[in-house]
Amino acid sequence: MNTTSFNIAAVERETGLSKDVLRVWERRYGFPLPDRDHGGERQYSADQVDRLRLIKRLMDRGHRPGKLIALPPEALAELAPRHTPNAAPQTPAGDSEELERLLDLIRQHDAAGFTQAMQQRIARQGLQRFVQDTIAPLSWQVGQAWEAGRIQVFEEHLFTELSKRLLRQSIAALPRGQAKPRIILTTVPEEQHVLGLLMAEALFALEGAECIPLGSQMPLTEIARAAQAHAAEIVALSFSSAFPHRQVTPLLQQLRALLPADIGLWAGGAGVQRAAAEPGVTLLRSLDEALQALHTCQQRGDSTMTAPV
Amino acid sequence: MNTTSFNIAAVERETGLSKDVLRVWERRYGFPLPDRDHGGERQYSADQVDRLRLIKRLMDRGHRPGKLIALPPEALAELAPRHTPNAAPQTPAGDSEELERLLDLIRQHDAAGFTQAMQQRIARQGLQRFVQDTIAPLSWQVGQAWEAGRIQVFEEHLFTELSKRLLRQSIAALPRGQAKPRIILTTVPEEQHVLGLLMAEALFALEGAECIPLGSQMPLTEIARAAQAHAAEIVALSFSSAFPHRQVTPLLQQLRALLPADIGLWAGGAGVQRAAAEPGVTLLRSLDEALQALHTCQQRGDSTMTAPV
DNA sequence: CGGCAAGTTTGTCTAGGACAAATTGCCAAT
DNA sequence: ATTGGCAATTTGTCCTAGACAAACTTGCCG
Repeated sequence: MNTTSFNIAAVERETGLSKDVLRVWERRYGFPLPDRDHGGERQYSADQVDRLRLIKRLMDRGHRPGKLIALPPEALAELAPRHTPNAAPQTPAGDSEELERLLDLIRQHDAAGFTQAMQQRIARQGLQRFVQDTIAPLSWQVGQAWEAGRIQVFEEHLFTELSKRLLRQSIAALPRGQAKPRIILTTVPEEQHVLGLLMAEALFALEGAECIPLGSQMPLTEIARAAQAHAAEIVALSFSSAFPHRQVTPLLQQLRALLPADIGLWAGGAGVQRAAAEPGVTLLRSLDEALQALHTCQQRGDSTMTAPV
Repeated sequence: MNTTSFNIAAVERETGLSKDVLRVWERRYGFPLPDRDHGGERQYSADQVDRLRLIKRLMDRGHRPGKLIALPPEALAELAPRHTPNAAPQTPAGDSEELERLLDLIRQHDAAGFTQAMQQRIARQGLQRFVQDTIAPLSWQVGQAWEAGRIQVFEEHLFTELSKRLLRQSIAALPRGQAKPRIILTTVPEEQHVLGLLMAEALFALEGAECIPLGSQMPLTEIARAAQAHAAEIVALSFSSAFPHRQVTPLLQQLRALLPADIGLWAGGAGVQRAAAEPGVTLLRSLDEALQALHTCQQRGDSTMTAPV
């Protein structure tokens, strides 16, 4: 087919594994062992990149690199449906077959059909149930399929992009919330996944909260500035499962230190499932918890609540 | 105010300057010279981070780090309105005052007012002129203001997010294009700016092309797979001015090598202004050129055209 | 079976050296 | 006075190899 090779920066781009990690793995585990070009620089093969991508997928799922690398290549594919730590698979009524049909549309690359089918579901279910019973389980299934290698990366991108458009459209159609609290929604740098944030925004907006969407990848200092400039009561962040979980806690601590004490800090998404509770930070481990936190906040008229465990 | 300090990873996040660059600058220029913590690790002050952010801004504008670092801090602020290499400032009719009023709404953090005023302009101008005469010059002005430090980063994020929503809404309202060509729109990893891509998508969709939006940050190998799976005739990429321009050419060459020869590769955005022409890659240095390329492609029924200079 | 201590795994940081690509400066020729 | 080409400088990225702390496992004891 194609015998292009990748330099270390390209591999970092393709797999999400940092250059430091690639070099230290080579030193420790002897894999990957790339060729060297004339100047002594690493040249990775497409095979190595594929295997690294798979390993990264499984690591996001909770596996450890030392074990994975020791495993023979064939065994890797088998590992996919491993323990699902605590993320409840979400059980919508009995229409998991219809969700499967929606996924099939994505697998057939039928963007128009998918969008149309989803729009029908919005009309039928209403926005809240659409978010909780359609988008959430669907994106969970896509994540599963992706980790198992049963779906291509670009198919996942198509699903995400189309779903984001549907959600944004629905949010735009809502009357603009004027009620409290005022919530800033964004993600930290390195975190580009925004679908979870949009789900939260839809739910919050439905409850009348004033949502200020600031896009993704905001430097922490800018988040703090934005919170003060907009006189927000809450800063809501989202972390995906692909986000390096080691960084979540220090990031939240650092942002907490930058924010005035009377501004609440909420963090949700698959990336905080494994995170430990901290003072001043409300962890939202599910959309239900997010709604619950909002209600509590609205009733108290007070944003500096602690996590409801 | 706040005496938080930043480790080298945090500075990379906040400024976009890589760890390697931060270390080599310290060695070469003696700036920044951060404190060290107990373990000997760099701890940057907020002042240093601010100065680095400013330097990065000016570098994206074409200045060179060696000169900038030598300059006294006060002189830096003066440099902003430097030569504007070749990006024509775009001269919409005489309504630059009204554009200024729109920007003021952003500066006052009035999201609702901004969205409403923009929606009026869409209704008044129609989508094509809205893209070319409103969004394009506005985002150019925002970029200018950002580089000059006359606008906060979070204000720029708000503008971008609201504009993206408006564009996506307008695109969704268009009849779905069934005509040729079929165009995949995306960005490479590290490039998260998507507004330019949406502008192009709006224009292409208006001409009846079938646009397949795949979101941002697609690994190159996935772009190639997507192009084949969707039987696309064109792959359109966008590069912002913040994208490291050294990487643009090798990236385009690598993707060109991964793509079948009969699939056209178009690259646009401020990031390609300084790029050199290459065989097999069509550089779109303006929205007009993009439209022109589309027309040529539609007339020929052939996508493998070379750049019209 | 729970909890704590010791051991292992893992990512990120450090230092300074090297090199190639991009840019600039200089000089000659049109 | 501008253009072309060559040399010098600037600049980002890659290299090796060592170190350490946080996170995770394991094993032991109650």
